[in-house]
Amino acid sequence: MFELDVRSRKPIYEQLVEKLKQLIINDVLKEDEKLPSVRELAQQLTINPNTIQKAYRELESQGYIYSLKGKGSFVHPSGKVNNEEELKKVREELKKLFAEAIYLGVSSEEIAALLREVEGGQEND
Amino acid sequence: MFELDVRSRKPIYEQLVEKLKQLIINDVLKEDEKLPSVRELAQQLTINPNTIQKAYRELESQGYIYSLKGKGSFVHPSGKVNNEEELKKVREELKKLFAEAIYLGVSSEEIAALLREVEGGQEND
DNA sequence: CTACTGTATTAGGAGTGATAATACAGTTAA
DNA sequence: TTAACTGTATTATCACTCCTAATACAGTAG
Repeated sequence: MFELDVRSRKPIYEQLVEKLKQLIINDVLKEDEKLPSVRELAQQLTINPNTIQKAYRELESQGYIYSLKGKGSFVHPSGKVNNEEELKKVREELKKLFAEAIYLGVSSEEIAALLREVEGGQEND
Repeated sequence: MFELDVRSRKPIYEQLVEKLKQLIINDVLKEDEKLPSVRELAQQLTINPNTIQKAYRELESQGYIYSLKGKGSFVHPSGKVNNEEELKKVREELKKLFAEAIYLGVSSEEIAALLREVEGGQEND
């Protein structure tokens, strides 16, 4: 499915969250698609099931997946997330990153171009 | 100068880096202005000098300040940073955050509006 | 019932964050 | 030169987090 950098300074569960987020956002994992079970993914990646669970719990709290006891974990449909707390965080992050980028010399035109680039590759309902 | 949240899950030195970055970006700390010395700031904030140094080292590696042995640490002039590694990181972060925001339901129009908002409050050379 | 799912808890080892105490090196002013 | 600043480096110690390991419980499906 993907690789993890065990010797990285970043925690494994955070790397997992990021990678799965990318797969969900880029529609590799479709709406309501079943994710690998905690134990199955743990075996595939040769890491502990608890670490997987921690990543899934984080993804659920951020609104990217939902979990049903006894059934599995599934991709949360885009747009129907409605996680006001996460939205607030993302807006704050955007503003902070904009100020940072501009300070470092990235023009607002280039930033807008990056946005259009990402926008093109998305297509949401 | 500012406050830190010791009982936060975020490391103190990272909080320091963020706060100082904000002060520099928002021009509260002017170009080439001298920052408090490692020991002085440590005393003011009641934290260990080594923690301050770690934050300063990080800020220097990111291009926000420069340090001169025996003299002090100073604000690196905006635009003259020229830290290609940091620029690359920031561009990657922007793209990742754009995809994330759009997935969560933030329209690209709103993102562009946030950019203009930040852009207005900056004014760089 | 059996074999899957998610979820929770406890325990232990490894690594990081923060503190403390020094030490060394370069600058500046008396 | 000396004294008092600066940044920088090292070592040791403690607490906390990350990760693993081993269970256990609860809900679902055949």
